[in-house]
Amino acid sequence: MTGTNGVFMDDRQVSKVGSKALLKRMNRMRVLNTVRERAHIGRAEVADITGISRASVTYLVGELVKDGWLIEYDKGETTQAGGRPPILLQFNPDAMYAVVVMIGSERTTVAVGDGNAHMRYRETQPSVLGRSADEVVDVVVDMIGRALDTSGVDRQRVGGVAIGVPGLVDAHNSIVHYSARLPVMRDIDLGSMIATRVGLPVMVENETRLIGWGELKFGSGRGYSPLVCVSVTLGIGSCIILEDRMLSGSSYSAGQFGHMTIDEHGPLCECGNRGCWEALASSAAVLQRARGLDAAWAAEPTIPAILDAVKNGDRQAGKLMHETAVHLGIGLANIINIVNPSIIVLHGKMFEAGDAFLQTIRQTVSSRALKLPALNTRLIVSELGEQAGLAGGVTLVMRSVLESPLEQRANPFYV
Amino acid sequence: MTGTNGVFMDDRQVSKVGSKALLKRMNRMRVLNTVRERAHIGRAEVADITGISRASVTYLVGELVKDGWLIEYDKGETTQAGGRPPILLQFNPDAMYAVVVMIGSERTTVAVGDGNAHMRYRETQPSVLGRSADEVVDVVVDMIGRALDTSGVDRQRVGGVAIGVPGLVDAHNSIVHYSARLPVMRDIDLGSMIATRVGLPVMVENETRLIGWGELKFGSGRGYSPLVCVSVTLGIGSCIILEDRMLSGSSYSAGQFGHMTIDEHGPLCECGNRGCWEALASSAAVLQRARGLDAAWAAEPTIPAILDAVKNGDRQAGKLMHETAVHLGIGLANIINIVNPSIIVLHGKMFEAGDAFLQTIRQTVSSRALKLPALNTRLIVSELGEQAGLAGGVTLVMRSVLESPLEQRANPFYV
DNA sequence: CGAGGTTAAAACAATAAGTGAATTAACCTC
DNA sequence: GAGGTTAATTCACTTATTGTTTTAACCTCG
Repeated sequence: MTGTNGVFMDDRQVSKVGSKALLKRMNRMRVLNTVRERAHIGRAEVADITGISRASVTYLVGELVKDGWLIEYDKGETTQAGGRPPILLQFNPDAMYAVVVMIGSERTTVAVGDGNAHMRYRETQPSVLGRSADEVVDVVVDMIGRALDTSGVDRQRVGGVAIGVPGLVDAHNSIVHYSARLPVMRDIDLGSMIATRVGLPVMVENETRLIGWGELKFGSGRGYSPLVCVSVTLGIGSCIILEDRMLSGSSYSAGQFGHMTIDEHGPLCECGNRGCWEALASSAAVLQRARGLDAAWAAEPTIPAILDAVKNGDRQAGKLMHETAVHLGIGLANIINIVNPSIIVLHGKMFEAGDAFLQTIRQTVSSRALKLPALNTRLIVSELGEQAGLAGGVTLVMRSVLESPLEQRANPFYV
Repeated sequence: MTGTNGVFMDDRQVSKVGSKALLKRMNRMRVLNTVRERAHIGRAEVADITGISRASVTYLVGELVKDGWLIEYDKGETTQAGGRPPILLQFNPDAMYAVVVMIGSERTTVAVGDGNAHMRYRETQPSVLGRSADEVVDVVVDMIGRALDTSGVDRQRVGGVAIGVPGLVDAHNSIVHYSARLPVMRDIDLGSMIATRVGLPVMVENETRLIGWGELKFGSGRGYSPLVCVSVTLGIGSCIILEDRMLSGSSYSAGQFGHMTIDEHGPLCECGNRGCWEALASSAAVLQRARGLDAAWAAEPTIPAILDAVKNGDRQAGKLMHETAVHLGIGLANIINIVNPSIIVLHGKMFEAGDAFLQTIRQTVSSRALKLPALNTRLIVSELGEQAGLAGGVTLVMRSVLESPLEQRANPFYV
């Protein structure tokens, strides 16, 4: 369509011809993001940080204030040796709201969040597993409607809907191509199906990628690049974000380390291959192996039950989790060697297994990864937890509103 | 220095503030590259392809012609139903020359190439292995001097020197941080050392990354993105290029798949880890294993000797190469799963082992990689061979000349 | 308390890149 | 050679950025 393959989520911008509109969008975003990241900041400092001239910053900030994205929240606090105090700027979280839907294999969640990813509303329903695609759409549309009606936010200010789905998603066209967990989602144009019924722009993205966005913009990965986010649940999902761009690949599966072989002779994986990371270190793998053990918690094992057993000093459980930590470490070492990220954010219940578990992971990483990249990679556990995906949805919606061509968008805020 | 980590080789551009100069550089490059890629093209078609207006294209092409980058090589050949024929444009390979140096562990090569990466001069010397850093600089400076003197190209038209080194290179600052093959190269500011003595801009880059650039711009990978280039020699080098940007990582080691674990219980690697791809599938690994065999060619094995043995039906050699192909395939499958590239270019003598060898690789890949990304990935053997690195050097020099701010550069061509 | 200093923000005029519309150039066919 | 067609150029216009100047708002010190 555009000629070059869509590799980044936002390659429209980069590969588009350089027009004055593009220039302005770039600088506008730059100013807005600078204020968002370092709040309590005046125009002059924004100019210094961004490198944009003071005159342009004044102009752009003026527009952003007029449109409601920024607020001049305080006049005060002079700097240094006297001089006029800056007019302090702040991102206005109420400029825009986003509806975020997470269609998981364990539950369905809909939330409404403001620009700071604070959720004003939330509803959780059982998983849609087993339903048809149309039924899934019905459920989601229903939940979105209820969210819009009862959350109390001004519908005019809702910038759009972001939907997270486990599986292969063409985020450009909002199409779900394939999902191992939700098999009915096969080449489904989820975006259009929902957009026509809720009357809002709809974006669809892979679940783990939403989590990655959340961690990058609101979580412990704030500002790092390249960022790798690894989410361990039944499978292992992951993504790579580079300078605010999601690495997408030629068919939407870049950054997925789950099916990386780390043991060529290892156990068979769902995908047909042997020794995938996911077959050795996911929750599913742990549960699978637990079932083969002889213990009370092993009859119908759950991750929390196993973690409990570890806490109570159960030898078998301890060994199981130790081995899992080693396998996680091997995969993480690979990520470090291959991607050389500045941060890896670890996501999922399993990382609440305690210090010993993390210790084993870290030891494995530092013994198996190359020294230099290992030293340069922060390995941290998500603080956002379940919130990450929702926050990521807010990010997507906000970007889409901000980056859509100015002309095309009747400015909905403070007109 | 720039605030954000240098992730792409050319992030100056992307992260820099949007100025009119940037805009012009972008469009200029776009026009130039369009003409380079689809030669025999008129201004109107360039405008259609790039999306830039006809007026701007006229202006930009005019400037590029004036500066000597493009030539109006023919007036003829009208299109369709009459009408003025376009003035056909062509990239002018003589607009700029580049000196390219490859400091390998087996030899040192210096070449002078034109804008089409045709080499006008070449000299090869034995490897600098064992020499001190200063001696290496002496050798290189000497060779560059001879190249400039005897190649016959106008020194005014030499845009710079590109140097390829096996190892960890900070291409931004032209510093070689570490090299397993040339251990004296440790935190050496090779760029400055050579630049001051030859009086030309000098760029330093990792050997495999130069090969990748060559394949992308002049080889079989032309225009593909994302492109992965894998070079199998004693070790395994590799790189990832995305939309004309080299993936660099937070400490210059992104895209290196050599030390990716594919067998956690595998043999010990030089790096201290177990089962690295490089420890299982590189030439060194093959030679190592060959030495353990009982055959005439196994006493002092070389890759050509082993390949010969295979051709002559030697069972042991056949098995050895088959297993190597499988290991190569496993690593390539990982690359496909992780990066989801649209092409992987295979580089190195080993890929001349014949159809059976490649067949085994392909079979392994298609049985072990995920179906969709595997279908979307072309797996091809380099046509450029030894030339690739040299061509890549030309690319780097040309980019640096074209992308340097217009004001700063006294235009050396056709003034 | 007011003059002089300092910094921030706004206003203004200048610059320059991209673009649409109009014009000119170069070819075709009938 | 008239009318049609497409390419390239020219020109007037728009607009984003910028350097400079001006105004605003604070400080300190005598």
